[in-house]
Amino acid sequence: MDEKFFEDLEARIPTGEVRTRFAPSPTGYMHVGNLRTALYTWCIARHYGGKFILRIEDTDQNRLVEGAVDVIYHTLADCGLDWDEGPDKGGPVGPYVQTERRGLYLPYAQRLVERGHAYYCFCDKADSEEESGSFQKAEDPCRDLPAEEVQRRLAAGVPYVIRQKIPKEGSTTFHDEIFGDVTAPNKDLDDQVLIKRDGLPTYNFANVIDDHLMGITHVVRGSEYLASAPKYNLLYEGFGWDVPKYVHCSPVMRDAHNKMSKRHGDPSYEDLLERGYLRAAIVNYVALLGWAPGGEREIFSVQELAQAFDLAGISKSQAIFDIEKLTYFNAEYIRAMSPEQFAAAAEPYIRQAVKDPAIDPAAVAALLQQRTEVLTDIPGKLGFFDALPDYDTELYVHKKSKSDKESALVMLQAALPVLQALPVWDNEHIHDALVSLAEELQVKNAKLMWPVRIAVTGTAVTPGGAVEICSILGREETLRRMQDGIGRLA
RNA sequence: GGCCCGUUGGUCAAGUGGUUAAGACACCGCCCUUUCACGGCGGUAACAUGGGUUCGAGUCCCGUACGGGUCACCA
Repeated sequence: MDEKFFEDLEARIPTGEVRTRFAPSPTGYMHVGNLRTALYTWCIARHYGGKFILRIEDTDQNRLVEGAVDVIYHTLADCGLDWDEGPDKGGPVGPYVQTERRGLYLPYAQRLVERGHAYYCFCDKADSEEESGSFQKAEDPCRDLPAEEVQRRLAAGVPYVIRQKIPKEGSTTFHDEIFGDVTAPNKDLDDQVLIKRDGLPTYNFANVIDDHLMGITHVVRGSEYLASAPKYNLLYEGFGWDVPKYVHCSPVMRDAHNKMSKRHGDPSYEDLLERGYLRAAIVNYVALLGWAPGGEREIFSVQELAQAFDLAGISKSQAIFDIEKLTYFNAEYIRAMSPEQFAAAAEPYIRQAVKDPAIDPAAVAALLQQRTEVLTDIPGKLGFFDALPDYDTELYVHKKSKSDKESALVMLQAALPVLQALPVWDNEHIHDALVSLAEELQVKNAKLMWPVRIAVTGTAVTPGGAVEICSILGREETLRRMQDGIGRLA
């Protein structure tokens, strides 16, 4: 490969701006941890007015999942993490899918061989598989093969991989923005494979090449790569390239011992949406799992996160995903919605439980907004709208309201004609009429309201009070249910 | 097992040698109240551990324990 090949490529590398990349492998869904990495990566780019790049790492041909790239696109777009360059929109250093860049890696690996930082390895795959499992680092017989022998085998078409040639002496220090300097003795670093037998690069190699050629300034990734990071430095050194800033993030855990995982039944981003969580709440919560803005504020939109983002706030230790706190964030976001927004979001869930077309979902939504943590909770709260449950009259007994079955009967009998005679059927009129009645009867409001609500809903815990529910149910249904209550008590 | 990394209440976390060791979630209590929520007020609860260094250590150093990562032709 001549010099010009490399010169042409490297001449296209953008400079003078912060460039970050999210580089997922397409596995079919977005874990919470992945989402968080994407978010931090995006935040850095946006915080510094740089570019956020999407790159698909599909060099493992055995693990490709149909449609997985679309999941990535949708999730990022959904969360407001817009990308400037990527497989779908190109960019100055494309393509942005590694298998489409396959022609680039081998020449670079060969260049490394020429410079003495890598070597051809002809060992049989089976041999290396035998070794794995043992912790012994085996000496590779190909490492010091004479050049003529290498040429002979290549010419003969012997299958090979290209391995990095790690110096046997000395140590390598690597700098991470979160963890600081990490030094590893070279003898502990293994001669990792750069180019696989199928000609495709390994993750370890493709990353270095692509991050360089794409002008990436900040590499954000999971801390599982921290231990091998010194090897990347050696690669950069071998090429004579500047090392980007590294930001390794500790994993999101399900408990003290295990990472979040589908296998353990932990929810992915999609699962959380299905469970009724709002995207903005998920993003906000996930951002704070492992990153702290410093002040006491916790609620941030994505844009605000980008503005506030600071590498110094990223935690070194792993964080446990707490669905209860996510739920709190979700409730906060729900309460912050306008009534119209909430009604729109809640309507499908309301309609799951309330089939009666006479019931106004927006009115029901108004009752629910302050009482809903997760949208999927909604249907369970509305059972009594379509049909009065067959309830026990013991429900009329309520100490705090000074209600018992005898007084309840009296109250219902008194309220019935009042409601029947109301000129206008709305919250205000129902409320005023009942309050006046209570005053007239010289009882506390509660003593009247409690039996009305029980009669009308057959349920002790309801969204909203008696007045609101009567109003939504309509006069006819309200009176019918009160009659029913009187019947049960009489 | 070697190497690397981490460790502040149950959880997320602030804290960068001198604090009564923030705040949030969860939990408990009180208030508000026609239930439940919301809201308000208050409460329980933490620096893994042992040695140093220092006038003084959650903050610095070393050991130990515990936890995580890594040691693939997976990413």
